[in-house]
Amino acid sequence: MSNTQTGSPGVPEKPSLDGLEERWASTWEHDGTYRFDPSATRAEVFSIDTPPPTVSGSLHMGSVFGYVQTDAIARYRRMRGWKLFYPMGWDDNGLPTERRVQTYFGVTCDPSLPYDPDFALPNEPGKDDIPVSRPNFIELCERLTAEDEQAFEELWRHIGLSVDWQRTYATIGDHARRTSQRMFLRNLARGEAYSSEAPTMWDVDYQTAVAQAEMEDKELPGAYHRLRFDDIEIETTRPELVAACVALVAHPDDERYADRFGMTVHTPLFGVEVPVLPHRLAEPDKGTGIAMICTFGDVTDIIWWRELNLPTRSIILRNGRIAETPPPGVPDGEAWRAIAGRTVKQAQRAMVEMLAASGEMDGDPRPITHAVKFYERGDRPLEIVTSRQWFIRNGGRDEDLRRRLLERATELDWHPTYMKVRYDDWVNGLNGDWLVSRQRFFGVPFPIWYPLGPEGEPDHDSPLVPDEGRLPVDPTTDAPEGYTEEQRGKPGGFVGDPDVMDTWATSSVTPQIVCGWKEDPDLFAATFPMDLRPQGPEIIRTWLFATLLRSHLEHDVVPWKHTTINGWILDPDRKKMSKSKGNVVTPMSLLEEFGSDAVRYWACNGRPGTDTALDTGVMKIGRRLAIKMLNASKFALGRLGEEAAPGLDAVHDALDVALLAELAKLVEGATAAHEGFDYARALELTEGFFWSFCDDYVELVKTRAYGEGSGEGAESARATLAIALSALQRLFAPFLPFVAEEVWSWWQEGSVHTAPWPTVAEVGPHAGAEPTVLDVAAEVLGAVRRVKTEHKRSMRARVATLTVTAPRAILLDVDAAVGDIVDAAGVDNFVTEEGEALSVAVELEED
RNA sequence: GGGCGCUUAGCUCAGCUGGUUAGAGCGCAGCCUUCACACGGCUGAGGUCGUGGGUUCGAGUCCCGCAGCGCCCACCA
Repeated sequence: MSNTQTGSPGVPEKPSLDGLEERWASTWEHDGTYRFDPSATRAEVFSIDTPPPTVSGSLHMGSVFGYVQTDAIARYRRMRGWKLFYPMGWDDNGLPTERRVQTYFGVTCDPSLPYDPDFALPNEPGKDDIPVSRPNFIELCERLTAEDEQAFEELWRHIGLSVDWQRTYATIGDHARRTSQRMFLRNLARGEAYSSEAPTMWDVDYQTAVAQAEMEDKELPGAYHRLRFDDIEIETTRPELVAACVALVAHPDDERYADRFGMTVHTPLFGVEVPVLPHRLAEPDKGTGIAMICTFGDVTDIIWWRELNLPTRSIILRNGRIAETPPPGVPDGEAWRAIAGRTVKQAQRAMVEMLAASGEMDGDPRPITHAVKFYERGDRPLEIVTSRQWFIRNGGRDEDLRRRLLERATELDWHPTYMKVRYDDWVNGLNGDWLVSRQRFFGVPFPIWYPLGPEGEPDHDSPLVPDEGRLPVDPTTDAPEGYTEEQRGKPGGFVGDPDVMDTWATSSVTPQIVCGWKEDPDLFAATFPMDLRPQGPEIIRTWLFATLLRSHLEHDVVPWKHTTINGWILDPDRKKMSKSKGNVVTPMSLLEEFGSDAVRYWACNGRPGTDTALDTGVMKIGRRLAIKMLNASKFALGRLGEEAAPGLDAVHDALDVALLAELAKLVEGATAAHEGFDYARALELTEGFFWSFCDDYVELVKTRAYGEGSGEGAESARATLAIALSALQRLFAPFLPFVAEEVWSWWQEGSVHTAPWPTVAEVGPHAGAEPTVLDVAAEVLGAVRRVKTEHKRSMRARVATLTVTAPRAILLDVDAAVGDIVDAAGVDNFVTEEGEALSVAVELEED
């Protein structure tokens, strides 16, 4: 900085927060303040695995909250001397983007089409969607998301994230696709990934398989129907599945059915003979204690079907309708015709009518409310259909792997620690391997082809894989090695795997993407395993777990040292904050209203892991704090004069020593808090010190420091002010980076954000001093103020006589600061008396 | 059904390993045009720390039960 040309401190006449964001953001970018040093070694680096925000729509305050907290951590570490590796990604891969692109451009993805390098959108949107190949579709996705990503980056810069903006990535970009496919191929080669034809949860609207992590329960009204299978009555909420029934099951110890095990009964309406079987998962106190097993009504059905080796009678198609033709063994009679081709709901109605008419339903359906599984974005309950899918082993079916993944998580430092329970709960609750294939278009394709037999039938057991050097590939438009495009779909040729990976299958390799795994060995060695994974609590089961899993499988290591789990933003509408009159609270509007530092102050007040209300009141306080920084710095620096402030050697006065002792405690406390990732505590401590510094210390010494007098007293005060100010500006820098940089620039070289973090050693031998002089002086000053206020007098009113009564020890402290007290309080005649407790008598002069 | 977190002044929240009269800010009331700051300063009034027990010389702070709120997990016939 060269704003000190005149030799005097560059303190502006009227300091202001206006425009600080633009000015300093561009200076930081220009100077490369936050650029990663590629020559850094692992021991010097602090690397952060930043969550890539979803690029659809706009960022909301919840994101701002978490990212700012992480930035405060990053800034602290940088000042402590770490070389920060702090990249930023954009999650533009997945269903939300896919849907936006479809409607925005009026296209649909048809993976069977070849890539058209000359594809151009028509000028006028047509009536029907234009079918495009998957590579063309991805190009459109990238085109649309590029704009959003720019807007996101601007917002992040505006709020002062100290990210290295030369290191950004997109989860749909070549680099991320390559990394994701490479990792998958390695999982495949080691047998950790496999494909299998199996019943899986299926969304009938999106027509894709869904993983356990993407499901959520919804409470729905339903009804118990009591149905008769010969003389045995069962209860079911899904009478439409009677045609899919393959057995009845009761608990092995249930005496009511003990003599029926091994025998058969007939299904109502269809008369299909099904066995009665024992299984430990049947619960005697549910319904009549005996359940109908269908292929497939719920997850338990799958377990029973698998463990009891039952036949398959699937009746629900992928579009959510009942099949036209009945499954094997089910007669194509009147009952079947009544449900064939119907939706699940229609079929249920028809079944209930028929069952009531035939007398095979006992009584009316009894309405209940029960939890039903949904895809988290879906509108209708998930069905279970059988299809070929890709899986990655995650411990869901393997006790040993599960145990090792639980152990891995103990190698990670969780902040706060109790969040780890969510991980443990999740891993312990896994009921199957991770289903990673999706029957969608926009995403990372599986780098897999299948050879076709003489009849054109695909051989799923001998997939063709590309050389890693070819990645990324799209098997719907690229041909496997040894084949030509002409052989696609021909007998003896090949066919590409049509599916794409689950979005988490790519997100789970963010450490490998950013650290340059297999592409930049030096970078990888310097940054991986990473130091910090910050993220939200709701994605512990997805992002955190999946990332840990893949690092475990590939590198046999936990991917980070620490994880910080941020809290949740409480919607102010749910609280009774008045409904804003049509004003949508976007991050930018709040940033413009209060300033970035103020919004950051609010975010940094949220304790790690603690839910926090969106509270503009807190932002106001942050703004006030930032303004106070400007004014206090201006005051302290503006009077330091032409020459540089005196140094530590000049500090003699007891009051000054006391302040530095207090400062040492602050530095110690704030540093310890930061080390424990408790940025909020560090901020609280710093803020508390700062206000009493302004209100008491500065008031007490202003006459001595800047008055007519000079000499040792003045030197001591000026030295103390300079030392404290320098430390405070740095202590605030992680939280209020703009105003801190501004005030720092008035008198220091370089950026405050690369300045060394304050240390106790900076206050020298005063660190251990007793700070009581300051406390006593502040108390006496406060007492005088109280009297002036009570008498409705100005703070400038003179005090004719000030009498301080106190025990001897305290009087010594008073004496040590008497000059400052007299000046600050405006005292003409000062008297001390020895007494029991500290008391102050004030005699004001007449007006 | 299991688990985690929260419950402290009207509001938003601090209170670390238990220790003298429980803290901050906002809001509220009053005062001060003060020479860094009216986008301000000073002063003040507000709390039986959700509830019932227990441990202890002493509990907001530890233990047990209960309730309310929020979240996570669960094979939900």
